[in-house]
Amino acid sequence: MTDPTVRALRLLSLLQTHRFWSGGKLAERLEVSARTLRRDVERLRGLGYRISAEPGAAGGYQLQAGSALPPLLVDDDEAVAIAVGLRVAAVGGLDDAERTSLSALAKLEQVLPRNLRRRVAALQEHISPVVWGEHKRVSADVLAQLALTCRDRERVRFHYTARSGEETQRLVEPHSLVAQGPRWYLIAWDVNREDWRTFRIDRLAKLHGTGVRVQPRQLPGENAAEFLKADRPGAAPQYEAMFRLHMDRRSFHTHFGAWGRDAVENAEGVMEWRVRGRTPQEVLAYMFWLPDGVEWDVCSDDDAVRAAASAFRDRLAQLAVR
Amino acid sequence: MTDPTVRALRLLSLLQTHRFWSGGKLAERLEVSARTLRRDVERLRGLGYRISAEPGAAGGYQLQAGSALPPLLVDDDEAVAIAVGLRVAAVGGLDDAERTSLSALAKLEQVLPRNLRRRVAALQEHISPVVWGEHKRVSADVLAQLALTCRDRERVRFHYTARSGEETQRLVEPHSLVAQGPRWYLIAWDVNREDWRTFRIDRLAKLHGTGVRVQPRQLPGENAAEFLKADRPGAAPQYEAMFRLHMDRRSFHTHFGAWGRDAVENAEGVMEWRVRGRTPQEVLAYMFWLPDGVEWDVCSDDDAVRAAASAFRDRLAQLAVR
DNA sequence: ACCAATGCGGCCAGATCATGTCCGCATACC
DNA sequence: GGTATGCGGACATGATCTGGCCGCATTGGT
Repeated sequence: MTDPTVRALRLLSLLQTHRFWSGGKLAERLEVSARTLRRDVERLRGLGYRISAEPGAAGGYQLQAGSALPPLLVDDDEAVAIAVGLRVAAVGGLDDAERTSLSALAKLEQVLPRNLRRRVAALQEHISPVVWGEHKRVSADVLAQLALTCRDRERVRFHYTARSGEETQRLVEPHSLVAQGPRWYLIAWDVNREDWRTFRIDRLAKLHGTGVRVQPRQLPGENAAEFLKADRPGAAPQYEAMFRLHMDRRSFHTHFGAWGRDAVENAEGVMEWRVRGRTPQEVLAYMFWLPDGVEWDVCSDDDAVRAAASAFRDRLAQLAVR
Repeated sequence: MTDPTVRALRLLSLLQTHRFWSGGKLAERLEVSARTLRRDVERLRGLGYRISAEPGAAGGYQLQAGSALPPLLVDDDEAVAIAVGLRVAAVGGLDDAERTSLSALAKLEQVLPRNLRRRVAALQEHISPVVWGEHKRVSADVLAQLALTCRDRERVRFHYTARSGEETQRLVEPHSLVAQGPRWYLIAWDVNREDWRTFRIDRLAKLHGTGVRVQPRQLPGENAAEFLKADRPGAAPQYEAMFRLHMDRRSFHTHFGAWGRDAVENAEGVMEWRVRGRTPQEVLAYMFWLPDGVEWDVCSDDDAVRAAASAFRDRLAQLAVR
């Protein structure tokens, strides 16, 4: 432990895993004298990390929240947990979080050792049914891989099945990923066709990078989301329904928190809550999260939602003791 | 940029955000000569990070997946995304992931600047209804805070509402957090009562740390999970139901992936799938994720599940056009 | 075949930094 | 008051870091 650089990292790591350390302990761990340790702490402070210290018998050093984030030193298990969380966020449709989740994921996956990557993939499969739906599932693997190639402007090859069912092989320069409702799209420059194309990611197979990196290209139009909107109008249909709950405003908000902020109290003790979803089923799924013992009903203008509802009702009517 | 330590961190950061860099660019960014840059790269390699390099006109440096994880250098947005993902995983009940999610979260929250913490809290509220249910929601804030105090053996105070409704004030030394079915428990040494106690986290209020750190205590028994099991037998009731789907084995597995691995094909083209959940509602919620256009029915031995089903059916029968 | 761009690493001289030791001081808890 | 802790000045020694130079190897394009 003779290199100051190594020590700086180790020190940060130690301060991240146990909040309090005495100088003596730290010096021992780092195999340096107490004086040198103080100098190391001083250096980290100079770098912007807020390390507080307390004198006295119960004293010690502590890494505090500062204005800048220190490098995160995580162990294997934690890295797996982070990767899984990010993949759920990216695929599960967490609104705005999607894009940044992907960029963080790209960073992590780039350096994730192979065995950890396997664990992530295994865990990923246990995750919530939120990722299901009518549409084909988007593979988080593919998404993570594409995020990397977009970032690095690396050409990729894949097979693509067009809406017509025709299957073609493509060689493209990825530009960006956009989530549109339940679907993910890749916007890329198609090398053979010499034009911009959008690809639905669930239609794409046998993806692999070519290792060839290219100069970034200028996408026509404002940004990727705008481009997609122009290219695929109406790609994100929305379904909605209205729930009417017999509960007072306070208990409603206690139960639903920020989720229910759109609800209005239409009469004393009756909350009206308009919910939206990507599929009729998803809209109706809200009913499973209503509190027990509360009177409610649901209504909708939308034929698709009502058709789904009556289908569910018929099925439930047949529920039998096994 | 004259300090080698700073440069090492910056270099890692640069290599994490763009996969490829030429030596010249890097040297320019770090404001050192190309020779020094090579030495820096050499040093990082000596530290165990695998940095590959390619000579030639299209050459450059690249950080690869190695056996060890480099320190993660994330920007603000990414940190927020990570924190949100981890909180969802911890609260949403991702089985084994819970404990490690919490430990990673503790690391991150410890150093998360205040403004970012606000963003995390705001986003957290938009997250999936999975966290709802019959039980009171567990606050991810409280959970994260407790994870920190457990790790650091910091005494905390809180108000606790016993099952009887009696409210007491407690001063405890947190030992560990355990997820039991839908609930989270804190296992701690109660300072005033001089004994070990378990607390349901959703019954706990006005939590704040005292800043006092104490020596770790030895928990009687194997580990925290064992202790809880002895202290609160039968804390995790399970509900179950059986879905019968008219689909062939292949399309079933295509649709459900690893989730459906327990299903068996009881006759040609009929899959039987036993699902479990923490509440009757959660069990039934599976029906919303069944593929469109497939015949199915559901059955259950459990009175609670069947009561919930018929309640839903009645409600759906009343669905009206608004 | 040639050229340009890139990475690699040896060598050197001078400047800089890091280290351990010793010291006195301040602070907090018992 | 005693003890454990953190703070930082001074100093001498030795290690290191840096920039500049060199020739070499590899790669890709002209």
